[in-house]
Amino acid sequence: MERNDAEPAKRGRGRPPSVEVRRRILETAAVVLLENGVSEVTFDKVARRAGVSRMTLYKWFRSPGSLALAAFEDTYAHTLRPPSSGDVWADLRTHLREFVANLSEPRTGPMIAGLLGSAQSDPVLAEEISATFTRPRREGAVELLHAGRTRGQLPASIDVEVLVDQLWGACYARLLLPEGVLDEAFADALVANLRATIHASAD
Amino acid sequence: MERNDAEPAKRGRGRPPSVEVRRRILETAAVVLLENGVSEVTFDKVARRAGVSRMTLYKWFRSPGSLALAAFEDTYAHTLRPPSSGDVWADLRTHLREFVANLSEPRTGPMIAGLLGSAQSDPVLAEEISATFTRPRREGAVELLHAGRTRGQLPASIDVEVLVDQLWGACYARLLLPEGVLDEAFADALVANLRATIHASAD
Amino acid sequence: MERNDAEPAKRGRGRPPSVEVRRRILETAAVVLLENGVSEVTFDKVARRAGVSRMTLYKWFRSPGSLALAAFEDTYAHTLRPPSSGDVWADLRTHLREFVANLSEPRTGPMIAGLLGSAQSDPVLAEEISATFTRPRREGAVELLHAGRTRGQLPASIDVEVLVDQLWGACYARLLLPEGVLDEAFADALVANLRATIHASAD
Amino acid sequence: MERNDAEPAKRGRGRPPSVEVRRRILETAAVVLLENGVSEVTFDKVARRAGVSRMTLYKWFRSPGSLALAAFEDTYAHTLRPPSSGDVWADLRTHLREFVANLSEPRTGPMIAGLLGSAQSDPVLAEEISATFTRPRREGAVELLHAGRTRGQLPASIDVEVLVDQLWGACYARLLLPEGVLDEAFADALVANLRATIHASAD
DNA sequence: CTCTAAGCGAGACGGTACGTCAAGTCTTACA
DNA sequence: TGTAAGACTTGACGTACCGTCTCGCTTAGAG
Repeated sequence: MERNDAEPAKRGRGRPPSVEVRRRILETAAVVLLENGVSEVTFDKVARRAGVSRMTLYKWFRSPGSLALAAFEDTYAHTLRPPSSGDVWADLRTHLREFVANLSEPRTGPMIAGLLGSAQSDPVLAEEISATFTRPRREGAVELLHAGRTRGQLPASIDVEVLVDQLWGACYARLLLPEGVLDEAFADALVANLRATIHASAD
Repeated sequence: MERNDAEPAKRGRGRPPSVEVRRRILETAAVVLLENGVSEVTFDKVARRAGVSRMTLYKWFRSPGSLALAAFEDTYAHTLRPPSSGDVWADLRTHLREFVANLSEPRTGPMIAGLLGSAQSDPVLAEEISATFTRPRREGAVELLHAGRTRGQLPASIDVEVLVDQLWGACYARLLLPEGVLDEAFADALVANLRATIHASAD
Repeated sequence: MERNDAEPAKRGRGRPPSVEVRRRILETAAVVLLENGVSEVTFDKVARRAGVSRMTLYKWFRSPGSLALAAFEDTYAHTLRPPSSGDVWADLRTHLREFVANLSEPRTGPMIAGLLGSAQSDPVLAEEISATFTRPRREGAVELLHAGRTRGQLPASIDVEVLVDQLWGACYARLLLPEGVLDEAFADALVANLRATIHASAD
Repeated sequence: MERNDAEPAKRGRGRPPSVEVRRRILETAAVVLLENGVSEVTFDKVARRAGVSRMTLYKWFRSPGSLALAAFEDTYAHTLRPPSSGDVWADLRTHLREFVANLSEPRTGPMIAGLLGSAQSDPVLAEEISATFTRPRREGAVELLHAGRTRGQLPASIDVEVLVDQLWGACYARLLLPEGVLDEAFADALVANLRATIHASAD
């Protein structure tokens, strides 16, 4: 998100960036994000409310969306990566429940939806979100499913990459599309549906 | 999308809206939409390029997003609702392919993504999109799957509403999330995955 | 003010103008004039509040200012032309007091000021105001002073036309310029000043 | 007129206002003022013709009227405060002639009339005009007449404040009311009338 | 008793201006 | 050199009027 990721402060010359300033910026942005949503996280507003110069924001953040993302990460993102038990069904349930809990939480849900919405017209933001959120998530999911397949709990012929979209992607769809509710029951139903098909002909 | 949906023109009173003007508006908006994406479909720009008063736009369209949606519908939306054969697998394949074709078409894909993106910060737009797009689609899908289940091709215990998100929703996810490709192969893979699980235990 | 002053209704053809409509227009305009001042008497507002088509207003009134003037005349203008006693000093005092009372009345004063203000950028309105207000007033004043001069109460060498501006005009100045109060005391002071000079050298 | 009158620029912080921009604004406004009158001095028009952002105008000027006033001051206002000789009659004549010359000049006359007209519906503008124009004028006039009275040229009982309106105010009346001509002859006539009354009974 | 011109309500449309908000860029001074 | 403060541009939004232009209904006197 931030711009200076690579620059290592270039030999202590000049006035050093103020941590205090950065903190105030992110805190303010987080508040605005919470109160009014992504679309209200503007450089203008945050600068004014944080008592900070707009120039400073331009220096550290590429765009308002990027700022919002940084604030979100800084304040609301908590990825409590649940442990894997060895049983795909149990793991799936746990992971999806935790995932859905995040997406459907009244505070963070709309934020994530908003961020993904903004990303539709800002490829860079999309990439930033992908790097910090969706990609890691997907990798974890792939790993989980892969293990399940290896262990024989999932059919060998299954396409794991696609299955990820059929589980986690389905949740994103419920989050981003107007109709349909996203709750833990949905997470359970996803798993149930998968099991239902697998055990169907077994009966 | 348009504002006057409900009013039945109240018995010929007043000067009738100019079809010519309306046409120019939608055409221009469609062009802008194609060239620059949803976020560039602004009242200002469309009015200027269509040689139409901005006021007229405000009269007929609630917001730029709404205008973009109307233009999209008017010009790019073609729902060729494929026929149902009686075989779920064939039907699923056909429907999903047609669906994916729409979403992944280089012209319409980004438009839909952009519209859904805007809808994240405009509930009314979300509802409009739902009414004209996603809801009908979902209803068709539900129907299709329901038939399949009734016919016994899908396990009786399956949750159809959820399965829709696991198939069509997965496509939306691929469309809206940064990583992952959306093509007809993906559509096929979705169906294949489903079949794989169902036939898995049969072996 | 009204447009059709000259046209003699062209041989009774067609539907006659509705008195009811005209009444509603003028009443509404008068209310707006009272509540918000001349600058708020707009065709739009009056038409809406009177439940009348804007077209009708355009038909009968040349401009919003003109409408305001008509409403003012219709509702607030009362010229109680005081009688002449034969003594200039008494008459002057009476006339000026009555005049000032009109101009300084909290309701009508600002209206007149506003109308004269609008007239600065609308010559036609200026002429309309002149015809119905200022010119008659001036003529009465000239007559009064003329009589006084003939009777020998005012020096023969005095320029009556100019003196009118020094008395009535002074009141207009107080009305239209930011500084200076306009009240009956001012009217008296005007007369007193005039007498003071005349009797000065007599001492 | 300008907004920042009071703020003492707060010790060199921030980018200083561009003199060039300010010059272009006032020049353009002055031209529009000359060509089309006060009512055409609009933020839109001036911004466009000056090649300046409308925002900048909003920053420095409270209202179009205020801008017009500033332009007027900047370009057309020349107060050549004539010297006082010691003789009221001579001074009065000189001052009033100079005053009338200003008001009746084909360029500035209508401007002043227009400004005073706008002020009728804009109290703040009224105050601004008062501060820069009418009040100073009035003070000079009062002083002049006061001196005359002290010197015995005017009757001791005269109300100087009122007399100002009978002389200068009369000129304003001629300027602002439709009927009546305003020229130097009028100025002379004002003085003549005053002298006529004073010397009337002396004969 | 119809014809017809005008009055009228309703509303579309173009145009101009206002006032606001935000994104960006640039410039100056200070720590 | 980072930061604060602010000027300026650009462009969009939304509102308010103005003035003009259809429509179609209504009304009353002329034929």
